[in-house]
Amino acid sequence: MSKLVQQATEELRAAILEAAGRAVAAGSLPAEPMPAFTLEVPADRAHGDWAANAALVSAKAFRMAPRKIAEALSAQLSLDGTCFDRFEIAGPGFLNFFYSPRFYAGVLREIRERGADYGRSGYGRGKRVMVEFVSANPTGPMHMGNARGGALGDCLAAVLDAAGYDVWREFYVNDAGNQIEKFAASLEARYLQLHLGEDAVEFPEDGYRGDDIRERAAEFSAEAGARYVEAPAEERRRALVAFALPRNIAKMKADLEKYRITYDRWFLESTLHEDGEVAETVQILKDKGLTYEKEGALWYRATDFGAEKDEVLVRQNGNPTYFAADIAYHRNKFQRGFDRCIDVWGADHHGHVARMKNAMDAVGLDGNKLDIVLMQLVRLLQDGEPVRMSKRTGKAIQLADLLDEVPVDAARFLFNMRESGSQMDFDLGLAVRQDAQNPVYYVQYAHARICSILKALATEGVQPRACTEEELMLLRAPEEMELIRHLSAYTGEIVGAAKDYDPARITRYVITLATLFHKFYTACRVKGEEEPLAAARLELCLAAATVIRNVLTMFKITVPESM
RNA sequence: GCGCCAAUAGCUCAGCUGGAUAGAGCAACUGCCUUCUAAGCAGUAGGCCAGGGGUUCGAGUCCCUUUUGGCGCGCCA
Repeated sequence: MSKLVQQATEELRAAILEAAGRAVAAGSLPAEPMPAFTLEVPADRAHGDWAANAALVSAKAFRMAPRKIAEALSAQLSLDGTCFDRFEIAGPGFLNFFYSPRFYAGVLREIRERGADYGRSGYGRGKRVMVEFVSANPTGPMHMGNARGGALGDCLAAVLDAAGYDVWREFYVNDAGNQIEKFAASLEARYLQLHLGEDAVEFPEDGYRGDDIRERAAEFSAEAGARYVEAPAEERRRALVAFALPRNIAKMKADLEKYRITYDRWFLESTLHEDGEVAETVQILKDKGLTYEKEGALWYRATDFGAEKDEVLVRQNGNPTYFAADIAYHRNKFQRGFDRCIDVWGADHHGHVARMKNAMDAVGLDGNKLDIVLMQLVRLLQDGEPVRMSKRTGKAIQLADLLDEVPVDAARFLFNMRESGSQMDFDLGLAVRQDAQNPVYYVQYAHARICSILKALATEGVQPRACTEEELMLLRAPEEMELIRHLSAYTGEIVGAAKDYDPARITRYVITLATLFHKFYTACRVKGEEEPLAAARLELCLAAATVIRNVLTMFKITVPESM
């Protein structure tokens, strides 16, 4: 919460507890401790700015009707020196509190003073948090699911940063293991087909059939010619992978940068194998007696931790599984000193969540410090028809295609409107539209309108100035007060979004902010009003612009001054 | 079969740790620009919160159950 809102709620809580104490002393309430009560923002404006359910939750302990308790409290309640100027008893026994005009003025002053920092807080106490997201397989291009995961992960990281965490963004590159073998075999087949003819070489059953594989093979061929046709398969595959993998990774970096996502680190899975961390991790589990051999493979006793079945760590062929490498990777993360690690995964990996957390406990770390944000996969629609996304069919719409068609502002905003757990349809036809349908324009338009007011006033020689508290207290219109109240909630919204790992909340917050500004704009004029009121309204406009700008900047969306 | 996630207006979705009369945007209909950008605002209409039980002062929210969707249950990642 903003300092002011936090102060306000603390004052309220203290005032209610003091009143309870006095009521006990006066004999109007029994000498029982008051149960924990909550302060909440009522849905209905008429119910005040904050409501306390103290009387309701105390009914049982006090053996009194809630309404009676509320009356006993209200007789002793003093709001002197708080941000509130009145309260009332309502409904079944709620205590409803109303902000004083001084509070509204204080909000605007706080925004003016903190500017670009308004909304940021120390909630996270500087704890180090890693957000690992996208982490797409480097065997092919990124798809629509990565577009959602990218917006979600990047904006989640931004929200955590604003909430006072020390945030690290990481991309885990699966440049080892089975899928790289498949990648190699697919490239090899395409390469040989180029030189020996399509029919002469059979394509692997489970190979990657995307056009990108053909392109990479052709690029390789252009550089290396037919030199590898006769080479040993092992050598040929190694050369193909060494050629194609870095290019794929570079392409992913470029696409993500276009999407305005950059990482603190691209972590290569292969390094875990090369420096022995995977082997070391397997050894730890062995030493703890959590493994056994069966049918030539090494198994991990996941059932000891409540899992349905055990898992293979090392295959019959001696290669560690993805699971073994992933345990090593997460162990590596925690050893780098992160207080908390957040993984953004597609919901199809949900079966892996409990396994992974338990495995952390198994290797002697705290699985509770690992949080997985599951994201429902995006269903892509084209003219109402589902489009199958698959690397194997090669017919998927890729992230790069999306970014060619849809403005980055719109993509980042749209993919961040729904909470991660909800399924999402993305209609390509709709996404490509750049009109009023798109909420990002609605928000940007609010900002552009404010800039327009500033320009119009500047031509008359009027500049914004810092208003006094008395001047700001002239803002008494409902539209003005609604807007200010919403501005005051921004810091708390960020903390809430950080707690819930739900950056979409902030997207919705800023849409509401734009709505409230547009309402204010329609109801109240700035230009042409008497000096003190015009100045106060101008300060309100600046405050709204500041918060819109802070949100959009945080989410890496452009903030136009005119549209 | 077992498990995870979901089900709220015609459509897409909000509804924060249980709170007061369930909200918004599209779509439909009606109004509002000689005055700071109409990419806007105001209004009308639209609901058995999937069904049924339970918990309590109070349930869209928590528990059980049924139904319907999405996904998972590989020596794939």
